[in-house]
Amino acid sequence: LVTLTAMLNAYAQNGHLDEAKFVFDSMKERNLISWNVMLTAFADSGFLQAAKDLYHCMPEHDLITWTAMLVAFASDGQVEQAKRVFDQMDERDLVAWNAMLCAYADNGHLEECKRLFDSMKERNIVSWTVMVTAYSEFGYIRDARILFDRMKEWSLVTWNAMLSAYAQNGQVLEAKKLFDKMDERDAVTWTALMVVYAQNGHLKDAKLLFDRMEHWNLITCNVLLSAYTDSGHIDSARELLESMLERDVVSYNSMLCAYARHGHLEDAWRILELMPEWNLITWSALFSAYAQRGYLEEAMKMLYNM
RNA sequence: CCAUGCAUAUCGCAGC
Repeated sequence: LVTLTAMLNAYAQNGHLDEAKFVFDSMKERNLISWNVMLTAFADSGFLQAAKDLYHCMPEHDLITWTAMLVAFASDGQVEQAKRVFDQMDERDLVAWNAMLCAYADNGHLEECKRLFDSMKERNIVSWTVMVTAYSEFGYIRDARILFDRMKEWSLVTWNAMLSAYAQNGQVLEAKKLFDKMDERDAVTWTALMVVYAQNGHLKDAKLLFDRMEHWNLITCNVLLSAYTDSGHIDSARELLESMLERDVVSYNSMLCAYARHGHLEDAWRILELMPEWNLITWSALFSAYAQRGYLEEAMKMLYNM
């Protein structure tokens, strides 16, 4: 049972929902954990209704079930529902409180978020980090920093969150200063710094950083890729894309968008045909490129074919 | 010491 559940979870984590479902359905016995894993898998893939259905089929619920549902509602934008789940829970631990904090923060309810945070009798690093992120996402970088400085202990995620706050606000110097103070760094750290360089016209520095980095992954490459496309270095972008070990829809979208913007519509289509999957961004990138160049008919034809 | 729930990085358009 433990092994199967672990497998189920592995599938779920990697986005293989169908396989996860298959494993779940073929399990002869299940415990609360297996049910919870399946519920989370549905929720993470955006199938809120499936998650709700499963919830009602489950023989029992626990704190984890409730929290998972809370998060599912929140990521669907249903804060009210999330709050209802929260209120109806028999017991709440810190994770549940933090999840509710996030629910408010991610859905634009900064006031509620602050109120909840202030009412918490117990807080941990995650609670504080959620608040740092919340403030920064509403543009209150100073307040985010004040909170950051008031913390008694920090995790790498906390540091990264503060760094991203500066990055998202284009505060290159502050970002670099914070980066230099960090004694532990991971791929997120490096990528965040690269973003601030790339988005403020320091392409050279971004590339330099990329070459000096200690951790890379797909996202890192995507950041450099869009640094190239944003600055019009299409050839460098293409070279990078071709040399990448793995690519995802984001990588292709950046490239496609660059081609489309520069009027290389055939190249854009070539990318489109290369892509294993498309999303909304893919189509709107193509569509707006057509529309902005006055090819309304082409654009409309595309809409039909989607 | 790890089978399940909470925080951090990347792509388009429009809005604020």
